[in-house]
Amino acid sequence: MLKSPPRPKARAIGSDDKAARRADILAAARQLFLEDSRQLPSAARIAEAASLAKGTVYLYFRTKEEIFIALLAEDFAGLLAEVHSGFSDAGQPDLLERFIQRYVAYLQARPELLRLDAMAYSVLEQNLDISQLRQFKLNLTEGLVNAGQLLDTTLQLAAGRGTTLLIRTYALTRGLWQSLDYPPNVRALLADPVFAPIRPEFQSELVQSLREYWHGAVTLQR
Amino acid sequence: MLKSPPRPKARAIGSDDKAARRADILAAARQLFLEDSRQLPSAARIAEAASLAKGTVYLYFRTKEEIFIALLAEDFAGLLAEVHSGFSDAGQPDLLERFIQRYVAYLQARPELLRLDAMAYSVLEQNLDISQLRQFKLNLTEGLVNAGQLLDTTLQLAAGRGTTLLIRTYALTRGLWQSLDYPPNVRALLADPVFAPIRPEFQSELVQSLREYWHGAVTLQR
Amino acid sequence: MLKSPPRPKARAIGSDDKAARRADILAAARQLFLEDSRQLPSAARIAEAASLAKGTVYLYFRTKEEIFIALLAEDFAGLLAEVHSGFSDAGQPDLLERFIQRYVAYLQARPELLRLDAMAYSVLEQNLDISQLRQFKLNLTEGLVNAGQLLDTTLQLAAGRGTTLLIRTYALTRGLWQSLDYPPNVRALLADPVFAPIRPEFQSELVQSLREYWHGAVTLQR
Amino acid sequence: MLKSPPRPKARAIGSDDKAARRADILAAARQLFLEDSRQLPSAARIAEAASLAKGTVYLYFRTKEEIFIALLAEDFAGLLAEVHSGFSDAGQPDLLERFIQRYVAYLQARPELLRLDAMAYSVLEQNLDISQLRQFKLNLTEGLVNAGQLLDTTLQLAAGRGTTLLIRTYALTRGLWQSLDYPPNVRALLADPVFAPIRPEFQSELVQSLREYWHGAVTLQR
DNA sequence: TATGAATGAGTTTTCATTCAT
DNA sequence: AATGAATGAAAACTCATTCAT
Repeated sequence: MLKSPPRPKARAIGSDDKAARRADILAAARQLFLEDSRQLPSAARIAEAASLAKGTVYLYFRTKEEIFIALLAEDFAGLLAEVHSGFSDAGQPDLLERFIQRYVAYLQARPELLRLDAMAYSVLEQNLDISQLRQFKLNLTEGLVNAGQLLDTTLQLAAGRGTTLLIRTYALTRGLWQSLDYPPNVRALLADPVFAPIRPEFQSELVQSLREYWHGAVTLQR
Repeated sequence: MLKSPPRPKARAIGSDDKAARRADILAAARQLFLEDSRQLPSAARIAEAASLAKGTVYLYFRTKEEIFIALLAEDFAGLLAEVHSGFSDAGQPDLLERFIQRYVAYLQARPELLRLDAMAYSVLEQNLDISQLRQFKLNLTEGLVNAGQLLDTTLQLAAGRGTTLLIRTYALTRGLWQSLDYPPNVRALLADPVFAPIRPEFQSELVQSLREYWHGAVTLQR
Repeated sequence: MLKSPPRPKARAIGSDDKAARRADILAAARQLFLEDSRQLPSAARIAEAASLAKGTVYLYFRTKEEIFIALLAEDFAGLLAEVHSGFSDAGQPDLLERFIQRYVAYLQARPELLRLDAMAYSVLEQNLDISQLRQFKLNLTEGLVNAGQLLDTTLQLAAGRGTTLLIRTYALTRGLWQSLDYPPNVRALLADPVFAPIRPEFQSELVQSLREYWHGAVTLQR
Repeated sequence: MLKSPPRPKARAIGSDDKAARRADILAAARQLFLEDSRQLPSAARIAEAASLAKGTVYLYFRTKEEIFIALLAEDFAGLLAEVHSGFSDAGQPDLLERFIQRYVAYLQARPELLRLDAMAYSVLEQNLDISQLRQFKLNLTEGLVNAGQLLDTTLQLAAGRGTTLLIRTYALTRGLWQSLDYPPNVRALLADPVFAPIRPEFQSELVQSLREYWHGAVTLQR
């Protein structure tokens, strides 16, 4: 149904304004996704949540997918930053264990990260401009390689090994998440003790898995 | 020009016939998904591929999602059977390594398994009857526990440990797949050497990761 | 979904058997309609309720509409019979008032009659064989004329006047019903005192309206 | 051959334009219904008839039913206005007879009114938002009460009596319509003299019935 | 820049009816 | 006569995106 026209938003002229508006849109999209993470919010809802008209959203993002890939890029960047800072204070004992703890805590605090990632596989690459995809992958690769090199140094790994370990770490994370995260209705269903074996808690499961994996990886390394 | 009226498919009367027709529909759906695994085929296309009328498909499956969950159930059952047979000839040396090889080979031969699984997370649980979902999860749990117990016995693990290891194994698998499987257009994009770090081959990466994980898991076990 | 096959119903061979089976179907349809009178039940549900296969229903009725027109014919016949018996004991005082009371009581006891009739207008004549429609109208006319003649005699009306009065009586009835019968959700809505004017009770409203109408009709008659 | 891309309809920007477009859609729906009044036209056909895209129709109406209830609201408002103006020039002799004549003429000129109303009973309340239904009923009640009060005054009736009489008048009208209005094919069928008793002409039948009813109502009133 | 009206492709599911068995 | 598998037309509605204003 048609709505009565609100007054136009002030125009974003300077590039700061524009960046701010772009950020508004992303924030709105993130918020909406957080509220119902089984479904990517529609462009209309994002616009509404950002108090913008639909058309305006398309001034800042060429497609809906571009919005979510931007969100994902933010998330990955943050995660990699966390990895970075976790390994920066070298010389500490229990470096690995502390890394795991921080990594898991970080994810726990951002429940939408892994959900968005899970949707990304099936949805995001569909309608995305190839050059944007390239840019996304490029950033990702760069961040990964940087963090990997830090690991190489800190943990005295063979060159490139750190990146590999990060990829595998994240793979284990995302896989566990998808295996153990359930929407509320399924969660209710699985309360039955019969399902206990497939219903361990994600966080502790992830911690243990990572310990096992890293232990094996470091051991076999030599 | 008038099309000649298509003649009805022969009727599936006996329960064997019916099972066969059901299998036909599943096969058609699998084939279609294999051809374009970024999108679940529509009910109409499945019917067409199975040379059936649309309505007929709905005689065998109540919803479209039911079709894909059935496919997934088939796949998981097969995978678990593979695990079973891999661990059945106990007393063999290198049991673990041979398990990994067979497991990976099995997956490699069924590229749609992991793709379907990746879509499942976001799509499948949406429009599925709760009791069907329950049945699916029940079968899955049962199969997992059975296989887990075999592992417990064969590898002399603590009770329940086998199931846990299988869940983590599969998590690592699915996570790596989603990190390393790219649609053809992205594949082309990533040919650029810049992307080498995020473009290892899935199969070898999985083998190595599993070796590392299992090594760590078995080591830490004691 | 396909059901497991029950055993075939015993065949109806004699014409008595056949009539009985036909009656079964009608009874099932009536029952179903009674349960939800906003919607004509589907052929499948009628068959199920009559413990017959879908195809069997079509041995007894050529179309779904034929079922409901048969129901309507039954209802009208019953109503006319009531009119008949109401006017048969002539010489009684208050003949008209007693007719009205019986007529209204009869309808009250058969809530599906007027509902079915209301759907009939929009649905029934659509897909009905012309000859069947003719037969239906013929029976209706005959019953109406018969009852009308009884009225003519009993009330000393001009020839044909009784039929006219019956038609108008039924028109008023059906019109009031449609104006005052509400489905439960609307009923709830109309509980608000604002709606009091459009929410009188059907039965008393009908009684009063008929009294007024007949009074006027008899008066103007002279 | 490729169809030339149809150009979008001019945009309705001002609220006048929007009201006009809404009216266009209603007019298209009315026209379509007039052409075949046994069936509510589909949303697609309405859009086509209004030279709009399907989606556009849904910008102006949330559901298909909303369109038809709007039509009905228009019709009722018009009818009530007619009643109003018919009773406004009080002091005239034969006020009642002139009311009846105008009322019947008005209906005669709008054959779709009673047809739409007949469908309304079975279809319209189904998929209609409860608040919209409420609004519709509210308007109806208000109009009815207003006109009823005018009757009370003009004809010196007890308070509220006018509304009651209007409801009954309309009930008689709608009931007679449904008893005497036939689609063309049935009309042909009923040409046979056998059917003469059930085939009086709607208009004259309505006039007579209303005279009788009002005569009785006014008489019994005292 | 911002707006939001217009577009139309796309999909699931129901159900009356037929007819081979 | 009875069955029920097979058919396929039909229809409402959503939503990403465009582009005139």
